[in-house]
Amino acid sequence: MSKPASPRPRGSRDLWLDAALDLLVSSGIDAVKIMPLARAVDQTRTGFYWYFKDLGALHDAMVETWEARNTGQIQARCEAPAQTINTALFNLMDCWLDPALFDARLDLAIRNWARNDTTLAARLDAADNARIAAVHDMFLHFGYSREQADVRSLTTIYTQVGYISMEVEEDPVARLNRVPHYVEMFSGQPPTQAEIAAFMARHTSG
Amino acid sequence: MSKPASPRPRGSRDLWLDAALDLLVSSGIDAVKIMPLARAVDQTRTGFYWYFKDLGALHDAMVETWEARNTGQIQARCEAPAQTINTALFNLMDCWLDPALFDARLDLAIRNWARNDTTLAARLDAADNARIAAVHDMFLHFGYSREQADVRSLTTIYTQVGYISMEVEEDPVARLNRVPHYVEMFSGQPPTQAEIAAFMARHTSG
DNA sequence: ATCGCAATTGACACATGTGTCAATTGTTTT
DNA sequence: AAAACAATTGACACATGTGTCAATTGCGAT
Repeated sequence: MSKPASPRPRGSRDLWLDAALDLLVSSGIDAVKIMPLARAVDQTRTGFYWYFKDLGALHDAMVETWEARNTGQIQARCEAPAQTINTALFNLMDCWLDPALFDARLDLAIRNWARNDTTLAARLDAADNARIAAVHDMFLHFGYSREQADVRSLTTIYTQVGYISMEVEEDPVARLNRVPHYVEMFSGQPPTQAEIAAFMARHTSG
Repeated sequence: MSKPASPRPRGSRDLWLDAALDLLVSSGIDAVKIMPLARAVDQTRTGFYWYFKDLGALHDAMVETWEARNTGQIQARCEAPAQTINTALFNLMDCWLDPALFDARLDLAIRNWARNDTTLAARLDAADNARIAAVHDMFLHFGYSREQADVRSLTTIYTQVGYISMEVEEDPVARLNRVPHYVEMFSGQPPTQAEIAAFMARHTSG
């Protein structure tokens, strides 16, 4: 009967940072405050200041995590080898379905945060433009006119952002089955059975 | 030299409510607090409590204003008489272009707010479903299969929400000129010159 | 002019949040 | 085991926010 209850395990930078990201995703940036965070990680409030200069430093670290995690995935998917526009679009749709490729909830939280933070808004805007450009280039590569590539890349990205923003909850199977139809809308051409089969195979194993 | 500066004009319920909605749109619900609001309307903080029981009462009034302002417009546009699917879609696109028909910024602010307010989330979800259903019925009415109506109505709404959510700033003329292409994507059929002309005429007068 | 109600006000009590600092506790390294 | 460094702590000073209340002010009807 020497050490009764909780000797309060040591903290760490990541302990605070991970909790902050969780809180950002679940409740928005205004909920990311030091006192509630301290409660969540069971640490003393002032211990925070050993790992971060102040709240601003935590915010910076959060944005860096987001960039490291989400940036580049869409570009990478757009540049994956493909024989046809539909195959290329199916590659891109992978991001939409696989949380490991793209953290949609974090992306939405960052988007909301950026609404009242001009610096972050600029960073997000750059990311959005990069995404649109990547999809745009994809359409150009498969022979679409500039005008067609414009409207098709924008619709593809807007649809994705709208889907995330509405926080749609639908049956995963229904959702998966709808993907070929989305692809047909985006490209204007029906995908072949072989293209559909290859996509479906990626998302039904495991 | 009797009355020097500002005799501070009388307040009113709407004075507070309008300022609150402005603040919601520009800075999110977490910025809607009584003290900053009092500064904005140049009134004493405690005067607020004459018009509203507390902050919650103000929030309720804000949501009611949103519902009164935005609800029904999309449905109304979807039910407007039309001979073809493209004409019907052009009618719907009016909302997208005319701030008097649909307050996109308020809609986005409400959407973000709903992310940490379950009651509001339920109300918004009902509104979203009503919008999707209205567009869905429109496609069915023009002979699309259920499956096609599903994916086309969802894409139409997601695109709109994504556009709003990304707070796109583009040249109004470029934007207007892109609308026929969006319509073509949503319906899968190119609009006729007459259909395009009728739409353009609505948005170039005045 | 004065009575009565509508509207406003400052003082009060309280809650939650930030950030600094000197003192202390834990953990290594020598 | 002692010195050196890493990590944690509570007390302090301050800022911003909520909501109540008893007084007071302003204004319109009689």
